[in-house]
Amino acid sequence: MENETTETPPLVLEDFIPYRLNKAAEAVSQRFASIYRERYGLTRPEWRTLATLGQFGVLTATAIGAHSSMHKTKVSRAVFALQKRRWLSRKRDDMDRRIENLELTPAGRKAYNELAKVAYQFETELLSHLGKRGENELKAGLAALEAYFGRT
Amino acid sequence: MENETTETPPLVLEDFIPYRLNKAAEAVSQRFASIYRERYGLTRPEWRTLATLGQFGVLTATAIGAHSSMHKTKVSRAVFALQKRRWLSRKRDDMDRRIENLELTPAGRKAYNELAKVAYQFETELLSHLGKRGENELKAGLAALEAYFGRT
DNA sequence: AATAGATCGTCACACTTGCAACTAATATCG
DNA sequence: CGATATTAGTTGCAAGTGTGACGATCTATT
Repeated sequence: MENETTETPPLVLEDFIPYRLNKAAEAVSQRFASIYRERYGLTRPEWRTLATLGQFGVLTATAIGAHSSMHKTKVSRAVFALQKRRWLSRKRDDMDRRIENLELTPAGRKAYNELAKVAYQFETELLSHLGKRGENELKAGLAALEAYFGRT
Repeated sequence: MENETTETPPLVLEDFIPYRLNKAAEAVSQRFASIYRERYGLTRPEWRTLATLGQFGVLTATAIGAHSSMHKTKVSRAVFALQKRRWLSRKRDDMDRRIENLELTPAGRKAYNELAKVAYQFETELLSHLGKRGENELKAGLAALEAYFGRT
């Protein structure tokens, strides 16, 4: 049985997955961003750069961008800002002198350690409100998306 | 048993929910945005405004912003752009002359109907790659997040 | 060894965004 | 009624962003 008319059904945004995904991500991001913004005056690209370096140790700007999906100019500016703060040191590579090896300074690592702890707390708090069931579903749903994008 | 050192464990970004949520949302958004950008030259705020009006019929700019979590200046500019395209008409409210009642023109509705159809196809295609299981988990996970944010 | 092509990071530029201030209109309260 | 506060929507400005071009360096081809 077909509909009488062939009108396109209106799109219901509250049910539309890309829209829901975005709203949820933005809501989470903003709450978390307000923490490192208020506490350290960090921007989002700066936090991401700090976190990526904190996790991996020594990286090039390109590698940071690749891992965290940031445009290279964004990384470049974040690196500059973190260097100005003396949280990060750059060192030309001897083998390939186009490359800069980036690394957190002790001060940078200290800030990173603090923020990493705060990040864990934030995540734990967030997940605790979803219930064990909701948490598992969210993680599984994200994993499914990641698996798809990973092979695309 | 405690760890020997009390070092904060480094944050593993690939496991960090806010980060994963953001990357997934951005990946989905960019793919979808490239469709309406290439096909109509629409920006993201313009598409959101079009979609919200398409779904609800007549709305004020403030209502659009509230529903789609957009800053009022963003809405204001998107409305202006859509009006310039003759996809949208504004009409001062007689009861409250601060308010503008916004509505899609026939041309705007036509574009909306086309885009709504494309949006459904996009969503269907996306979900088909997650498997029925992944789809359900994703939806349930989002619902859990929405329930939490809804009551916050 | 020389040329062409790719890669790394930066910069100038135009565009987008959010904040604060603004105008116009309505609502609230003494 | 009148003063003040609030709301709707726009705009100026400063900050953030991506694009494209660039110099410097490395790689590949001959």
